[in-house]
Amino acid sequence: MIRVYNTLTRRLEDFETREPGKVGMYVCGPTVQSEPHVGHGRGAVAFDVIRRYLTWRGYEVTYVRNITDIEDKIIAAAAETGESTESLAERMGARFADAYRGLGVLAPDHEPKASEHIEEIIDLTSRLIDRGLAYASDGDVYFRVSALESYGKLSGTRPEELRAGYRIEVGESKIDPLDFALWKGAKPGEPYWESPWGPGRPGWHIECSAMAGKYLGNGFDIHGGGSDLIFPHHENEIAQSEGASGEPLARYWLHNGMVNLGGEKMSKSEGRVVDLATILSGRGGQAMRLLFLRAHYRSPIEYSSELLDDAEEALSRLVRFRERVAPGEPDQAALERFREIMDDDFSTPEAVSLMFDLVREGNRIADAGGDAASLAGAVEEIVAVLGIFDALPAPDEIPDVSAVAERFGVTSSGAEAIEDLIEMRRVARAERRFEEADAIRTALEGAGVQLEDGPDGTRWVRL
RNA sequence: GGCGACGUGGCCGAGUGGUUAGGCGCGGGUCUGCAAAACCCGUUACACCGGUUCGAUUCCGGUCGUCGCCUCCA
Repeated sequence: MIRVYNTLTRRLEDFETREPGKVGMYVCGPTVQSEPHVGHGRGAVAFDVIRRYLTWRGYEVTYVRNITDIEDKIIAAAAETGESTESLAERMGARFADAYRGLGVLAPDHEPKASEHIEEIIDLTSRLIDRGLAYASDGDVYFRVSALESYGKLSGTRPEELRAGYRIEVGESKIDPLDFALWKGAKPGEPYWESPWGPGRPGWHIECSAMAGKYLGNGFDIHGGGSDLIFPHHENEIAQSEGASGEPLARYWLHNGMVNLGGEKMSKSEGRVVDLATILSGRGGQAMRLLFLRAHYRSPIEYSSELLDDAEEALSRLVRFRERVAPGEPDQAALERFREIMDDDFSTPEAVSLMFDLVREGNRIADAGGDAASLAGAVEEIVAVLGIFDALPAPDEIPDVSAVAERFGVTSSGAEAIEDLIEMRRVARAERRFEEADAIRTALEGAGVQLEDGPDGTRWVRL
């Protein structure tokens, strides 16, 4: 039995799906206003692993991740660069797609865009007005928070407490400061769609309610997102969807922890971000993905270049083991253990721990000349569920060894020069001229090439 | 101020009422001509103060500290 932590109840609960064997999953995707950063990657990887695991457990998973491509922030950002909101959203959407691919995040089954669901949004808004849960005012439409008794159930906030100190934006025509916009009337120069309330655009939260409803219906299984979305975004989503349908929106609410930089949340608005593109192009996505997986998805994690170095070293152990031992039929006891671990709220840190236990045991057996194929098989299966090697590998630039080649009179260049130097060293060793052999090796190390002598000859790796 | 999370060994980071997390780093060893890789051993901790208990890092209470949400945010 899978157990998941549900933000709604703040407890671990048995995972029972709406329909046997099927999982409907909606994860809040990004507002495509600026470059994706490490925090976006963390969330995407967290839910990607959950999806992969549920699939591995035999569920038929329908995975929906939206793109919010029309929103105040996008309008503001587009105004700054002088491009249209469509152009900016498309450009940033592509950047997100690249980042997800680099991290090995599988494509969702549906990736709906807010701008392509205006009709559904208008329908939902109309329904809320009909039910007395929303009102039009001056070209805007607001959700009437006071009309929904259950408001606050996800975030554990009480409306009367929220009202104190709440601020109303200039130009808003709310009745209650807690009311939030379902539809915003367009100001001059802003992009708009026609609606029963005049030209305008959707509010921030409504698109998720509309699209989740369209692709997954009521009471689907998992709704995910970053913990910073619990309030107000998810609270408002619940208000909209449940207000309109009278049924629960989702059964389990899962939230990933934030990524910290220097102890504090990585945040665009604070200017404290590390762009994913920089990391992916420079160091690949595999170590980054492993770094995410080493902590539980709900815990906050720290990001730093040093921690990524650390993860790269760990990754290297794994890579070497996979190169060393060919996988066979997976060890069933190991997979059973993996299942127990992941059933417990997707405890990837323990899964990673198990994986390295298997690597060590496999190496031990291989050192002794035994057959570690079943352990390698288990590692392979775990690695696939964790998706580590679906992420981009580190770029394999060939270190520049021209100075070393010149010193030892090798005329070739690039990888060939390294091979020639290795051959030169092999001859020297065979003739027991160890000083010369070691000189070649030391020189190569200085150029970033590590030599490893094995039973099948010498291989090299980047330092 | 309200709500919530958390304080673990040099660093990151799991977990448990009494018995080895794991990774990285560091020290020693095996192997090797010497290295590297791999393996073995060591570095062995749970913020502080009370309480419950035969026994608490693990449960309860308090103190201190850190962080998140309450405004856009994965």
